[in-house]
Amino acid sequence: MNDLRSFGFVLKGISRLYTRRFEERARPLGFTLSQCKVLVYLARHEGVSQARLCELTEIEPMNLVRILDHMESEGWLERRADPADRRARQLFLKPKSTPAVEAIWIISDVVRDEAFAGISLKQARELVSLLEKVHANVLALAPLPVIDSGPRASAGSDKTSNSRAQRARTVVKS
Amino acid sequence: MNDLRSFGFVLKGISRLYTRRFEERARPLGFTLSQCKVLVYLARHEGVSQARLCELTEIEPMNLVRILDHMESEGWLERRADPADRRARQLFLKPKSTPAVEAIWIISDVVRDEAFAGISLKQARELVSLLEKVHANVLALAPLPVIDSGPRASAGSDKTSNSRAQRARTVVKS
DNA sequence: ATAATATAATATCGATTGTTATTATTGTGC
DNA sequence: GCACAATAATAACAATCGATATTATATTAT
Repeated sequence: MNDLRSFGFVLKGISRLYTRRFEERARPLGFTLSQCKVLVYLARHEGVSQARLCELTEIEPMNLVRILDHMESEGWLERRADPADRRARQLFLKPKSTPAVEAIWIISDVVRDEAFAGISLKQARELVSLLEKVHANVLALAPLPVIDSGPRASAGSDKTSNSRAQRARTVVKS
Repeated sequence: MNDLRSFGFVLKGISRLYTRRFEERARPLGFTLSQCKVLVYLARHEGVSQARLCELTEIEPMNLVRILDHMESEGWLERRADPADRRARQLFLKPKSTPAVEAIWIISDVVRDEAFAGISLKQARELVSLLEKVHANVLALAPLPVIDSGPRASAGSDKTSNSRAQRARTVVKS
């Protein structure tokens, strides 16, 4: 109804519906959207570490571990020891994944076509371009320090309690 | 990198980052984005049933129940019996919520300004307008029937096993 | 009026996601 | 070369979300 104010609410709603549709179409493959994302990025960057793949996909490390556990157990990819760093694992797709990645791109196209019905190519490009700008903006935002206002109305001078807040989310370096 | 192909991945990523930022800013209020959405819609439609609020907010019924449980227990709103329908509950905000709703709109504006940095008002309107079109499109999509392909490659003539698939998601009537 | 069906709200369960902590290894300052 | 901080991966736990089932009430068809 209103113009720009409910942008956040709407954005999240679209994302949820879009993801649902994507996963309906990906159901024959048995992948979630996140799994597809991992597969697709991995296809273009084989051999990367999990940490690197986290940066590429913007998936939290713990989240990625679980996705990889699942997909490795089903034989879509494998983790190999990194000879240069014994903490790290190098990620590789198994041959089985090659056609799956193809299929994922096709599904992406189909779902996007459904979602973009009635939108010209020019407008579509404009939309994506603006979203990328928004993406860059929100990505660049430094996390807000957590204000640990206990009960209420103790206007901030609490030097000790915000020590946790300083430990900001790990910043991805270039 | 690529142009339109990764739209779905990017969309979900933006939504997650945007929601995170919103919730960081809403932290002093102690609300999630979903809770804010409920409060805001309720403010404009006091007295509605939960089912109606589900339609308005596009939140699944069970999800809404849980949100309402939580917010009612904290005294933000109340459920009253509907005199005309003993199954239904009418939803009302408590006075305490009035300033909270104001605060939510302010937070919305702040977060949107952060996300829209470097985007002109004209472009912002174009973006929202296109997203609304996408929203309408994905909302209108009928859910795909679930193809219960057991092992593999038994080209469909399985009359019995797809009976569940016919029971499509409840369609919201006008 | 009554049987069958639909609807409103909610419970239950499973999958996913987020948060914080842990372990093993690597890099750094002295 | 050694204490100490940083990093890679993972574990453990809590919160959230989605799908299905359940209960009470209302609506419809006969």
